[in-house]
Amino acid sequence: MTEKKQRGRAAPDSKTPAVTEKIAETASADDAASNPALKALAERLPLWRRPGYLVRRLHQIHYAIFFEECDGFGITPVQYGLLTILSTNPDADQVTLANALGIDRTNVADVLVRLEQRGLIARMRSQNDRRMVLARLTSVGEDLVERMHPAMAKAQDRLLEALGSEERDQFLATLMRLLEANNKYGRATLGASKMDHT
Amino acid sequence: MTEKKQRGRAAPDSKTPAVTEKIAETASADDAASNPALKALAERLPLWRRPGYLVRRLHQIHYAIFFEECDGFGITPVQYGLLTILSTNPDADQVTLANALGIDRTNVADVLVRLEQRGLIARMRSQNDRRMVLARLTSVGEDLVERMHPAMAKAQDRLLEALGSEERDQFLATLMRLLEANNKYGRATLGASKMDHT
DNA sequence: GCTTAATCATCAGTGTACCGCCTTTTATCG
DNA sequence: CGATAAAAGGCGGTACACTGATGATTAAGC
Repeated sequence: MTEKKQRGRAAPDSKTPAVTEKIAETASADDAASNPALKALAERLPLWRRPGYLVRRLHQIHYAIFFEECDGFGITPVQYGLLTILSTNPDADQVTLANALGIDRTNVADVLVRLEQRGLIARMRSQNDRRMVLARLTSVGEDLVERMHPAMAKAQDRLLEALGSEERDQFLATLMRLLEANNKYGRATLGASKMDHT
Repeated sequence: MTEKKQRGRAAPDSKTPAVTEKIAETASADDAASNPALKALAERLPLWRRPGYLVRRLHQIHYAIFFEECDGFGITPVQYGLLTILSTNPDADQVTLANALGIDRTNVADVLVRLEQRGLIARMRSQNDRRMVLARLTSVGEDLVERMHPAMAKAQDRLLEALGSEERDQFLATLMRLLEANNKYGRATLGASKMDHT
Protein backbone atom coordinates (compact mmCIF):
# COMPACT_ATOMS: atom_id res chain seq x y z
CA MET A 1 0.00 0.00 0.00
CA THR A 2 3.06 2.13 -0.25
CA GLU A 3 1.95 4.94 2.05
CA LYS A 4 4.50 7.11 0.30
CA LYS A 5 6.80 9.64 1.90
CA GLN A 6 5.91 12.45 4.24
CA ARG A 7 7.40 15.77 5.19
CA GLY A 8 7.79 17.24 1.79
CA ARG A 9 10.30 14.58 1.14
CA ALA A 10 8.82 13.46 -2.12
CA ALA A 11 5.24 12.35 -1.70
CA PRO A 12 3.73 13.69 -4.88
CA ASP A 13 0.78 11.41 -4.35
CA SER A 14 0.39 10.57 -0.70
CA LYS A 15 -2.90 8.77 -0.67
CA THR A 16 -2.09 6.68 2.35
CA PRO A 17 -4.16 3.65 3.26
CA ALA A 18 -7.23 5.75 2.68
CA VAL A 19 -8.66 5.06 6.05
CA THR A 20 -10.63 7.92 7.44
CA GLU A 21 -13.45 6.21 9.18
CA LYS A 22 -13.72 7.45 12.70
CA ILE A 23 -13.45 4.94 15.44
CA ALA A 24 -16.89 4.01 16.69
CA GLU A 25 -16.34 5.29 20.23
CA THR A 26 -17.71 1.93 21.12
CA ALA A 27 -16.51 -1.62 21.07
CA SER A 28 -12.81 -2.20 20.58
CA ALA A 29 -11.89 1.22 21.86
CA ASP A 30 -11.11 -0.07 25.30
CA ASP A 31 -8.99 -2.91 24.06
CA ALA A 32 -7.00 -0.31 22.24
CA ALA A 33 -6.28 1.51 25.43
CA SER A 34 -4.61 -1.44 27.03
CA ASN A 35 -3.02 -3.29 24.16
CA PRO A 36 -0.30 -5.24 25.97
CA ALA A 37 1.88 -5.77 22.92
CA LEU A 38 2.12 -2.03 22.35
CA LYS A 39 2.86 -1.30 25.96
CA ALA A 40 5.66 -3.82 25.88
CA LEU A 41 7.16 -2.18 22.80
CA ALA A 42 6.97 1.27 24.32
CA GLU A 43 8.59 0.07 27.51
CA ARG A 44 11.39 -1.69 25.74
CA LEU A 45 12.48 1.50 24.00
CA PRO A 46 10.73 4.47 25.57
CA LEU A 47 11.02 7.94 24.14
CA TRP A 48 13.59 9.14 26.59
CA ARG A 49 15.96 6.37 25.57
CA ARG A 50 15.81 7.07 21.87
CA PRO A 51 18.89 9.02 20.92
CA GLY A 52 17.08 10.70 18.06
CA TYR A 53 14.45 11.99 20.42
CA LEU A 54 17.01 13.22 22.93
CA VAL A 55 18.95 15.01 20.25
CA ARG A 56 15.82 16.70 18.96
CA ARG A 57 15.00 17.94 22.44
CA LEU A 58 18.50 19.25 22.99
CA HIS A 59 18.35 21.00 19.67
CA GLN A 60 15.17 22.76 20.73
CA ILE A 61 16.72 23.73 24.03
CA HIS A 62 19.62 25.29 22.23
CA TYR A 63 17.17 27.35 20.22
CA ALA A 64 15.48 28.54 23.36
CA ILE A 65 18.76 29.48 25.05
CA PHE A 66 20.03 31.13 21.90
CA PHE A 67 16.97 33.35 21.72
CA GLU A 68 17.24 34.20 25.36
CA GLU A 69 20.82 35.37 24.95
CA CYS A 70 20.49 36.94 21.54
CA ASP A 71 17.13 38.60 21.93
CA GLY A 72 17.16 42.07 20.45
CA PHE A 73 19.30 41.05 17.52
CA GLY A 74 16.51 39.22 15.76
CA ILE A 75 18.91 36.61 14.40
CA THR A 76 18.37 32.86 14.47
CA PRO A 77 21.11 30.27 14.98
CA VAL A 78 21.03 29.32 11.33
CA GLN A 79 21.20 32.92 10.24
CA TYR A 80 24.18 33.56 12.47
CA GLY A 81 25.84 30.43 11.15
CA LEU A 82 25.41 31.70 7.63
CA LEU A 83 26.78 35.11 8.57
CA THR A 84 29.75 33.42 10.22
CA ILE A 85 30.58 31.54 7.07
CA LEU A 86 30.28 34.68 5.00
CA SER A 87 32.62 36.46 7.37
CA THR A 88 35.44 34.11 6.42
CA ASN A 89 34.25 33.23 2.92
CA PRO A 90 32.93 36.28 1.12
CA ASP A 91 31.34 35.92 -2.29
CA ALA A 92 30.26 32.35 -1.76
CA ASP A 93 27.53 30.87 -3.90
CA GLN A 94 24.49 29.15 -2.44
CA VAL A 95 25.64 25.59 -2.98
CA THR A 96 28.90 26.30 -1.24
CA LEU A 97 27.06 27.89 1.64
CA ALA A 98 24.67 24.96 1.86
CA ASN A 99 27.53 22.49 2.06
CA ALA A 100 29.39 24.57 4.59
CA LEU A 101 26.34 24.92 6.81
CA GLY A 102 25.07 21.43 6.25
CA ILE A 103 21.60 22.49 5.18
CA ASP A 104 19.61 22.29 2.01
CA ARG A 105 20.34 24.74 -0.78
CA THR A 106 16.75 25.88 -1.07
CA ASN A 107 16.83 26.64 2.60
CA VAL A 108 19.99 28.69 2.17
CA ALA A 109 18.22 30.73 -0.46
CA ASP A 110 15.33 31.38 1.93
CA VAL A 111 17.65 32.52 4.69
CA LEU A 112 19.64 34.72 2.33
CA VAL A 113 16.50 36.47 1.17
CA ARG A 114 15.63 37.36 4.75
CA LEU A 115 19.16 38.54 5.52
CA GLU A 116 19.23 40.61 2.36
CA GLN A 117 15.92 42.24 3.21
CA ARG A 118 17.45 43.35 6.47
CA GLY A 119 20.48 44.75 4.74
CA LEU A 120 22.93 42.37 6.39
CA ILE A 121 24.14 40.81 3.16
CA ALA A 122 24.23 41.69 -0.50
CA ARG A 123 23.76 39.28 -3.38
CA MET A 124 24.73 39.54 -7.02
CA ARG A 125 25.17 37.31 -10.03
CA SER A 126 28.69 36.15 -10.64
CA GLN A 127 30.22 37.63 -13.77
CA ASN A 128 32.34 34.55 -14.38
CA ASP A 129 29.52 32.08 -14.09
CA ARG A 130 26.15 33.64 -14.58
CA ARG A 131 24.39 30.70 -12.94
CA MET A 132 25.77 31.56 -9.54
CA VAL A 133 24.50 34.14 -7.07
CA LEU A 134 27.23 35.31 -4.75
CA ALA A 135 26.61 36.61 -1.26
CA ARG A 136 28.72 38.79 1.00
CA LEU A 137 28.31 40.71 4.20
CA THR A 138 27.48 44.38 4.08
CA SER A 139 29.26 46.61 6.54
CA VAL A 140 26.08 46.52 8.60
CA GLY A 141 26.22 42.74 8.54
CA GLU A 142 29.84 42.74 9.61
CA ASP A 143 29.03 45.01 12.45
CA LEU A 144 26.22 42.78 13.62
CA VAL A 145 28.35 39.63 13.46
CA GLU A 146 30.87 41.30 15.69
CA ARG A 147 28.44 42.80 18.18
CA MET A 148 26.43 39.63 18.50
CA HIS A 149 29.33 37.24 18.94
CA PRO A 150 29.53 37.39 22.73
CA ALA A 151 25.83 36.61 23.13
CA MET A 152 26.08 33.70 20.72
CA ALA A 153 29.12 32.35 22.54
CA LYS A 154 27.31 32.67 25.83
CA ALA A 155 24.43 30.61 24.46
CA GLN A 156 26.85 27.89 23.39
CA ASP A 157 28.37 27.84 26.85
CA ARG A 158 25.06 27.74 28.62
CA LEU A 159 23.91 24.72 26.63
CA LEU A 160 26.64 22.63 28.23
CA GLU A 161 27.09 24.44 31.50
CA ALA A 162 25.52 21.58 33.43
CA LEU A 163 28.51 19.42 32.54
CA GLY A 164 31.94 19.27 34.08
CA SER A 165 34.77 20.29 31.81
CA GLU A 166 35.79 16.71 31.22
CA GLU A 167 32.30 15.54 30.38
CA ARG A 168 31.84 18.56 28.16
CA ASP A 169 34.95 17.82 26.16
CA GLN A 170 33.95 14.20 25.87
CA PHE A 171 30.49 15.17 24.69
CA LEU A 172 31.82 17.52 22.04
CA ALA A 173 34.29 14.92 20.85
CA THR A 174 31.55 12.34 20.52
CA LEU A 175 29.32 14.78 18.68
CA MET A 176 32.04 15.52 16.17
CA ARG A 177 32.75 11.84 15.77
CA LEU A 178 29.11 11.13 15.00
CA LEU A 179 28.94 13.92 12.46
CA GLU A 180 32.04 12.74 10.72
CA ALA A 181 30.77 9.18 10.59
CA ASN A 182 27.45 10.29 9.14
CA ASN A 183 28.58 13.02 6.87
CA LYS A 184 26.71 11.62 3.93
CA TYR A 185 23.06 12.36 4.62
CA GLY A 186 20.83 14.93 3.12
CA ARG A 187 21.10 16.95 -0.04
CA ALA A 188 23.94 18.88 1.55
CA THR A 189 26.87 16.65 2.29
CA LEU A 190 28.58 19.06 4.62
CA GLY A 191 31.68 20.10 2.78
CA ALA A 192 32.82 22.28 5.64
CA SER A 193 36.16 20.56 5.67
CA LYS A 194 36.75 21.83 2.16
CA MET A 195 36.56 25.39 3.36
CA ASP A 196 39.16 27.18 5.36
CA HIS A 197 37.74 26.15 8.70
CA THR A 198 40.78 23.95 8.95
CA MET B 1 10.39 49.57 9.51
CA THR B 2 10.90 47.50 12.58
CA GLU B 3 11.76 44.25 10.81
CA LYS B 4 9.18 42.47 12.93
CA LYS B 5 9.77 39.27 14.81
CA GLN B 6 11.80 36.37 13.66
CA ARG B 7 10.60 32.84 13.66
CA GLY B 8 7.44 33.77 15.43
CA ARG B 9 9.29 33.73 18.64
CA ALA B 10 9.04 36.31 21.42
CA ALA B 11 11.08 39.41 20.76
CA PRO B 12 8.12 41.58 21.64
CA ASP B 13 9.85 44.61 20.28
CA SER B 14 13.12 43.60 18.71
CA LYS B 15 13.58 46.56 16.50
CA THR B 16 17.23 45.85 15.80
CA PRO B 17 19.27 48.59 14.19
CA ALA B 18 16.56 49.08 11.55
CA VAL B 19 18.88 49.02 8.59
CA THR B 20 17.77 48.14 5.12
CA GLU B 21 20.03 50.14 2.88
CA LYS B 22 21.69 47.99 0.26
CA ILE B 23 25.45 48.02 0.00
CA ALA B 24 26.71 50.09 -2.87
CA GLU B 25 28.56 47.24 -4.63
CA THR B 26 31.43 49.65 -4.64
CA ALA B 27 33.93 50.96 -2.20
CA SER B 28 34.26 49.17 1.09
CA ALA B 29 33.23 45.84 -0.34
CA ASP B 30 36.76 44.56 -0.56
CA ASP B 31 37.64 45.53 2.94
CA ALA B 32 34.67 43.47 3.99
CA ALA B 33 36.15 40.40 2.42
CA SER B 34 39.22 40.47 4.59
CA ASN B 35 38.08 42.03 7.82
CA PRO B 36 40.65 40.67 10.29
CA ALA B 37 38.54 41.18 13.38
CA LEU B 38 35.79 38.99 11.97
CA LYS B 39 38.18 36.30 10.89
CA ALA B 40 39.62 36.22 14.38
CA LEU B 41 36.17 35.83 15.89
CA ALA B 42 35.26 33.03 13.52
CA GLU B 43 38.48 31.25 14.23
CA ARG B 44 38.13 31.52 17.95
CA LEU B 45 34.79 29.72 17.90
CA PRO B 46 34.23 28.16 14.50
CA LEU B 47 30.97 26.52 13.55
CA TRP B 48 32.14 23.00 14.14
CA ARG B 49 32.99 23.80 17.74
CA ARG B 50 29.65 25.28 18.62
CA PRO B 51 27.67 22.66 20.48
CA GLY B 52 24.40 24.10 19.24
CA TYR B 53 25.52 23.75 15.68
CA LEU B 54 26.72 20.19 16.19
CA VAL B 55 23.48 19.22 17.85
CA ARG B 56 21.47 20.69 15.01
CA ARG B 57 23.48 18.73 12.49
CA LEU B 58 23.07 15.50 14.42
CA HIS B 59 19.38 16.14 14.64
CA GLN B 60 19.19 16.44 10.88
CA ILE B 61 21.20 13.30 10.43
CA HIS B 62 18.78 11.44 12.62
CA TYR B 63 15.98 12.63 10.41
CA ALA B 64 17.75 11.38 7.34
CA ILE B 65 18.50 7.99 8.86
CA PHE B 66 14.98 7.71 10.20
CA PHE B 67 13.54 8.28 6.75
CA GLU B 68 15.90 5.80 5.21
CA GLU B 69 14.83 3.10 7.63
CA CYS B 70 11.18 3.99 7.84
CA ASP B 71 10.53 4.81 4.22
CA GLY B 72 7.24 3.34 3.09
CA PHE B 73 5.51 4.08 6.34
CA GLY B 74 5.27 7.79 5.70
CA ILE B 75 5.74 8.61 9.36
CA THR B 76 8.07 11.26 10.76
CA PRO B 77 10.02 10.95 14.01
CA VAL B 78 7.69 13.37 15.75
CA GLN B 79 4.63 11.53 14.49
CA TYR B 80 6.00 8.23 15.73
CA GLY B 81 6.80 9.81 19.06
CA LEU B 82 3.25 10.97 19.36
CA LEU B 83 1.89 7.57 18.43
CA THR B 84 4.19 6.01 21.01
CA ILE B 85 2.81 8.19 23.75
CA LEU B 86 -0.73 7.42 22.69
CA SER B 87 0.03 3.73 22.80
CA THR B 88 0.67 3.94 26.53
CA ASN B 89 -1.56 6.93 27.30
CA PRO B 90 -4.81 6.70 25.39
CA ASP B 91 -7.29 9.56 25.54
CA ALA B 92 -4.70 12.19 26.27
CA ASP B 93 -5.45 15.84 25.58
CA GLN B 94 -3.20 18.03 23.52
CA VAL B 95 -1.49 19.81 26.38
CA THR B 96 -0.60 16.50 27.99
CA LEU B 97 0.77 15.25 24.69
CA ALA B 98 2.76 18.42 24.18
CA ASN B 99 4.37 18.11 27.59
CA ALA B 100 5.09 14.45 27.12
CA LEU B 101 6.68 15.02 23.73
CA GLY B 102 8.41 18.23 24.64
CA ILE B 103 6.97 20.21 21.76
CA ASP B 104 4.59 23.09 21.46
CA ARG B 105 0.87 22.51 21.83
CA THR B 106 0.00 24.16 18.55
CA ASN B 107 2.44 21.84 16.88
CA VAL B 108 0.82 18.84 18.52
CA ALA B 109 -2.49 19.94 17.04
CA ASP B 110 -0.93 20.10 13.58
CA VAL B 111 0.54 16.64 13.88
CA LEU B 112 -2.71 15.22 15.23
CA VAL B 113 -4.64 16.60 12.28
CA ARG B 114 -2.33 14.83 9.89
CA LEU B 115 -2.50 11.59 11.82
CA GLU B 116 -6.26 11.80 11.98
CA GLN B 117 -6.53 12.40 8.25
CA ARG B 118 -4.64 9.20 7.75
CA GLY B 119 -6.92 7.30 10.06
CA LEU B 120 -4.19 6.48 12.57
CA ILE B 121 -5.82 8.28 15.46
CA ALA B 122 -9.28 9.44 16.42
CA ARG B 123 -10.11 12.61 18.29
CA MET B 124 -13.19 13.60 20.24
CA ARG B 125 -14.21 16.20 22.77
CA SER B 126 -14.05 15.06 26.35
CA GLN B 127 -17.45 14.70 27.95
CA ASN B 128 -16.11 15.65 31.37
CA ASP B 129 -14.36 18.78 30.23
CA ARG B 130 -15.62 20.08 26.94
CA ARG B 131 -12.55 22.22 26.41
CA MET B 132 -10.36 19.20 25.88
CA VAL B 133 -9.95 17.16 22.74
CA LEU B 134 -8.83 13.64 23.49
CA ALA B 135 -6.83 11.51 21.09
CA ARG B 136 -6.39 7.78 20.86
CA LEU B 137 -5.00 5.28 18.43
CA THR B 138 -7.31 3.55 16.00
CA SER B 139 -6.74 -0.12 15.35
CA VAL B 140 -5.00 0.92 12.15
CA GLY B 141 -2.75 3.17 14.19
CA GLU B 142 -1.97 0.47 16.66
CA ASP B 143 -1.07 -1.86 13.85
CA LEU B 144 1.27 0.70 12.34
CA VAL B 145 3.01 1.42 15.63
CA GLU B 146 3.74 -2.25 15.98
CA ARG B 147 4.83 -2.90 12.40
CA MET B 148 7.05 0.14 12.28
CA HIS B 149 8.79 -0.34 15.60
CA PRO B 150 11.72 -2.42 14.32
CA ALA B 151 12.55 0.13 11.63
CA MET B 152 12.40 2.97 14.15
CA ALA B 153 14.63 1.07 16.57
CA LYS B 154 17.08 0.38 13.77
CA ALA B 155 17.27 4.08 12.99
CA GLN B 156 18.04 4.82 16.64
CA ASP B 157 20.82 2.25 16.63
CA ARG B 158 22.30 3.49 13.40
CA LEU B 159 22.58 7.02 14.70
CA LEU B 160 25.09 5.90 17.31
CA GLU B 161 26.59 2.88 15.59
CA ALA B 162 29.87 4.68 15.06
CA LEU B 163 30.43 4.65 18.81
CA GLY B 164 31.70 1.89 21.03
CA SER B 165 29.24 0.65 23.60
CA GLU B 166 30.92 2.54 26.39
CA GLU B 167 31.03 5.83 24.51
CA ARG B 168 27.43 5.29 23.46
CA ASP B 169 26.27 4.85 27.02
CA GLN B 170 28.24 7.86 28.10
CA PHE B 171 26.76 9.92 25.31
CA LEU B 172 23.21 8.95 26.17
CA ALA B 173 23.83 9.65 29.83
CA THR B 174 25.17 13.09 29.04
CA LEU B 175 22.24 13.83 26.75
CA MET B 176 19.78 12.92 29.47
CA ARG B 177 21.69 15.01 31.97
CA LEU B 178 21.56 18.02 29.71
CA LEU B 179 17.85 17.63 29.14
CA GLU B 180 17.16 17.34 32.80
CA ALA B 181 19.24 20.40 33.58
CA ASN B 182 17.47 22.44 30.91
CA ASN B 183 13.97 21.14 31.32
CA LYS B 184 12.58 24.60 31.58
CA TYR B 185 12.81 25.96 28.08
CA GLY B 186 10.13 26.29 25.51
CA ARG B 187 6.42 26.50 25.90
CA ALA B 188 6.35 22.79 26.69
CA THR B 189 8.19 22.06 29.87
CA LEU B 190 8.52 18.36 29.21
CA GLY B 191 6.42 16.68 31.83
CA ALA B 192 7.32 13.25 30.54
CA SER B 193 8.38 12.21 34.00
CA LYS B 194 4.85 12.78 35.17
CA MET B 195 3.55 10.14 32.82
CA ASP B 196 3.97 6.45 33.24
CA HIS B 197 7.29 6.31 31.48
CA THR B 198 8.54 5.39 34.88
C1' DG C 1 -25.46 33.59 40.71
C1' DC C 2 -22.07 36.60 38.60
C1' DT C 3 -17.66 38.26 37.60
C1' DT C 4 -13.00 37.04 36.96
C1' DA C 5 -9.32 34.13 36.18
C1' DA C 6 -7.37 29.97 34.37
C1' DT C 7 -7.30 26.40 30.92
C1' DC C 8 -7.73 24.25 26.34
C1' DA C 9 -8.10 24.53 21.43
C1' DT C 10 -7.57 27.04 17.26
C1' DC C 11 -5.97 30.58 13.90
C1' DA C 12 -2.61 33.52 11.74
C1' DG C 13 2.05 34.48 11.01
C1' DT C 14 7.21 33.53 10.69
C1' DG C 15 11.16 30.68 10.22
C1' DT C 16 13.65 26.29 9.43
C1' DA C 17 14.28 22.11 6.57
C1' DC C 18 13.64 19.11 2.90
C1' DC C 19 12.04 17.08 -1.73
C1' DG C 20 10.90 17.08 -6.72
C1' DC C 21 10.48 19.65 -10.89
C1' DC C 22 11.74 23.36 -14.04
C1' DT C 23 14.66 27.05 -16.36
C1' DT C 24 19.00 29.13 -17.32
C1' DT C 25 23.66 28.75 -18.01
C1' DT C 26 27.92 26.28 -18.49
C1' DA C 27 30.68 22.31 -19.72
C1' DT C 28 31.44 18.28 -22.61
C1' DC C 29 31.36 15.28 -26.33
C1' DG C 30 30.91 14.02 -31.02
C1' DC D 1 29.26 23.87 -34.13
C1' DG D 2 25.28 21.50 -32.26
C1' DA D 3 23.32 18.07 -29.05
C1' DT D 4 23.59 16.47 -24.48
C1' DA D 5 24.82 16.42 -19.84
C1' DA D 6 25.77 18.80 -15.62
C1' DA D 7 25.36 22.48 -12.40
C1' DA D 8 23.08 26.50 -10.13
C1' DG D 9 19.06 28.80 -8.86
C1' DG D 10 14.04 29.15 -8.31
C1' DC D 11 9.26 27.44 -7.46
C1' DG D 12 5.68 24.78 -5.19
C1' DG D 13 4.60 21.67 -1.72
C1' DT D 14 4.94 19.40 3.03
C1' DA D 15 6.24 19.03 7.79
C1' DC D 16 7.96 20.82 11.98
C1' DA D 17 8.38 24.53 15.73
C1' DC D 18 7.05 28.42 18.22
C1' DT D 19 4.74 33.14 19.36
C1' DG D 20 0.65 35.91 19.89
C1' DA D 21 -4.23 36.55 19.82
C1' DT D 22 -8.99 34.88 20.06
C1' DG D 23 -12.93 32.14 21.53
C1' DA D 24 -15.05 28.52 24.34
C1' DT D 25 -15.40 26.24 28.67
C1' DT D 26 -14.45 25.50 33.38
C1' DA D 27 -12.95 26.87 38.02
C1' DA D 28 -12.59 30.31 41.77
C1' DG D 29 -13.83 34.18 44.45
C1' DC D 30 -17.33 37.09 46.16
